Amino acid sequence: MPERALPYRPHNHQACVSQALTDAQAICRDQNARLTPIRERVLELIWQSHKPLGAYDILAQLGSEGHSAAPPTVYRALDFLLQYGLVHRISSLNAFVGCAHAGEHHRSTFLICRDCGIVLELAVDAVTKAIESAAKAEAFLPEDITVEISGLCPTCQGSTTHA
Amino acid sequence: MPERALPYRPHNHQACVSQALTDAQAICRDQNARLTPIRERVLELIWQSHKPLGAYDILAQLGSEGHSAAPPTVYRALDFLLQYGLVHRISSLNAFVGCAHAGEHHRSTFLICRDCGIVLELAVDAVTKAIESAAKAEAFLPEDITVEISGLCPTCQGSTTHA
DNA sequence: TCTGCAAATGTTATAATGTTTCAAACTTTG
DNA sequence: CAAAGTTTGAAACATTATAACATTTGCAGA
Repeated sequence: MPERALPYRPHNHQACVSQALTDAQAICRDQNARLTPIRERVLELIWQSHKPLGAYDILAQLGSEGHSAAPPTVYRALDFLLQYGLVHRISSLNAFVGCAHAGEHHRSTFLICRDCGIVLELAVDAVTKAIESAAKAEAFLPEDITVEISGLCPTCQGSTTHA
Repeated sequence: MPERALPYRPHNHQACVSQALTDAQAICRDQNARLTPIRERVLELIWQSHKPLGAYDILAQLGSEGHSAAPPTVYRALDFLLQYGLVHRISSLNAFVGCAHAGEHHRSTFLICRDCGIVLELAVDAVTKAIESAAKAEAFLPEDITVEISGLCPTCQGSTTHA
């Protein structure tokens, strides 16, 4: 399965999940990082859908399956997953999505549908280049780059009242 | 004063502030929007420096000058200022900076120094174009675009321990 | 001028998000 | 096994943001 399905279209989402988990296991093995049960479960919850999940949503789901966790448990798992590039934080939503390019070095651009909530992660070279060149022109040394585009996905255009 | 000074370099910052206030007054007059005392004061506080200010920082400053305000007061003023493009919200910091291009139609790129905290706002056409073209390629209709680059400004490079 | 509406502000309470701290359990390594 | 480091548990707390409703202010029209 080399091609990744577009999240907007119906697709066998279970394949996304198992791919993500398999990738995560391989990445952690390679880097001697411990993908513990909690961390793996949090990753799986995040991959439930292509909609970003808040830390407290994760917390609630863990709670509802008997595992009573406190906020630090979730935030620690998230920190781990962020550190190894397995999830991304969407600042404009205070929420987290699975990384669609785990293991690949990339800079992400997120297309966030304000109607259905689905997020598409892109790695667009032209965007990265333009940003890095703008930073360079100001003698600024970039470290983290956040590019988040909120709008309407193809599916939701036309099916929504455009405020 | 057509050229705007770079925030990193020492500059007559009072000029930034008065320019911003004058611009804001003109913009509000043109649009029949009421730049009330609270709103103007919040704008002025935000323009105190080129470092983003949190809502509760603003609240504290209002409090320390005798005007006892509650959170909604500040958030409402911020909503107004955002609506008329007089300030920007920096999602990755949950904070607000004055808009350096008020009144001009623009898409902003923010260079945020993680050391000194100063933010430089740019309007880079190449970045906007690249992003819009990426969105178009996915048939995505962009509305809000967030581009925030965290790193080291020219002044802070070299003067910091690079973790 | 008065009156009534809409916009703006005040006030209290609460929701949502994120962190600090310290203790206990587990894992790895010598 | 023992020591050291990492991970998790648990309680409290800090920060950021909103809801709901009362009050005041500014302004247009009678």
